[in-house]
Amino acid sequence: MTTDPKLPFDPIERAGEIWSDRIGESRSMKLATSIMRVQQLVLAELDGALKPYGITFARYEVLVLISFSAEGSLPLSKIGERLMVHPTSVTNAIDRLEAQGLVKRLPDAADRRRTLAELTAKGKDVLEASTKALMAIDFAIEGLSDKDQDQTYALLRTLRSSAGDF
Amino acid sequence: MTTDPKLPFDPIERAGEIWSDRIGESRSMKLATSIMRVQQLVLAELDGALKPYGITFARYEVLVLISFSAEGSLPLSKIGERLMVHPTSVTNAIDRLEAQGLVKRLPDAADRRRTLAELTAKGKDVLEASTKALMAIDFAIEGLSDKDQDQTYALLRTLRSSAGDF
DNA sequence: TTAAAATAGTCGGTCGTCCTACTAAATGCG
DNA sequence: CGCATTTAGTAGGACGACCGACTATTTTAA
Repeated sequence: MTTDPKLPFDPIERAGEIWSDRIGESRSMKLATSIMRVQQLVLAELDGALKPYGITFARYEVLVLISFSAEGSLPLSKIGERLMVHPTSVTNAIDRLEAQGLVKRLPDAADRRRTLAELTAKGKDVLEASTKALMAIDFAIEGLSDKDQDQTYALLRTLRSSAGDF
Repeated sequence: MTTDPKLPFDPIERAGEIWSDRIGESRSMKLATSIMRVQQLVLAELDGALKPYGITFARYEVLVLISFSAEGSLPLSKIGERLMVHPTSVTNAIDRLEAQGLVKRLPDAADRRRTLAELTAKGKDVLEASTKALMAIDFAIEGLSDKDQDQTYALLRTLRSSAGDF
């Protein structure tokens, strides 16, 4: 006594499809749910690849950002700004990275409101190793051709742009 | 003494760009970070639109799914399967919806392992009102033409498909 | 038919995100 | 100059997602 046999079609086939024949013009909703699903898949892959190194993608991004800085350290506010996350998310990430011994907090003499984050030697090692791991994975995104990836990127960029994201 | 003036270009312009000139062929990483950023934007919009109704998009999806069911109720496992989330996420969502009086848990006589979730009258009201609210928002995704939305959807679908998501 | 395996749901814990509120410090302006 | 405003960071809490572990039930198979 399942529901499906009773209907000419299953109205709730799967996520990203549930709006189809129900809520009026839901093209944008279908796209929205698809975006969320893809994010879920991609993040799971990235986190999975980083798991052996004890970090998540969110924390990996922080490490990358710090390592790219000219002085070798960045104020937390800059990190939040560049990763476009809330200041408290940065505090959280740095807390964890510091507890892991991958990052060190330093006072900023020039502006005593600021705290700088700097990679430790261990942080640099983990960053290097995890970067290699990330490049080695067979990434779902690579199921798209380079051209399709570029096109998707361009479309998302347009979307972000029209949302005032730049 | 900022870092930027010292360099011919800023290597860490923004999220989605931080890989550009650093980590080898990072086309897929750029796309990955862009996907995650767009998800963040889209979800924030949806949650924002639903906030007046006291629910999140995650919980809204659960309401929709239940309302679409032929019997008016669904086992939690079906909900998780269709939304493609972990069983514990469903338990969590139903806990909250039940605490809000929008959903009711029922035992399933046919299979005593199962718990069915059913909308309350209040749940139906909230669903109706919040659906209207969602349709009324000026959605960032609509910054893309219908054609571009369809194209983006098709590309993401290909990606999901190659990730074995269907 | 009975023991093993699969399925359904929950609990406790981790993690990342956001929000509000608060302190300390720097900046701006009358 | 001194007070108001802005900026930087943190604390505490909400929320959603995941995982591992565990119980209860159903299904499978020996």
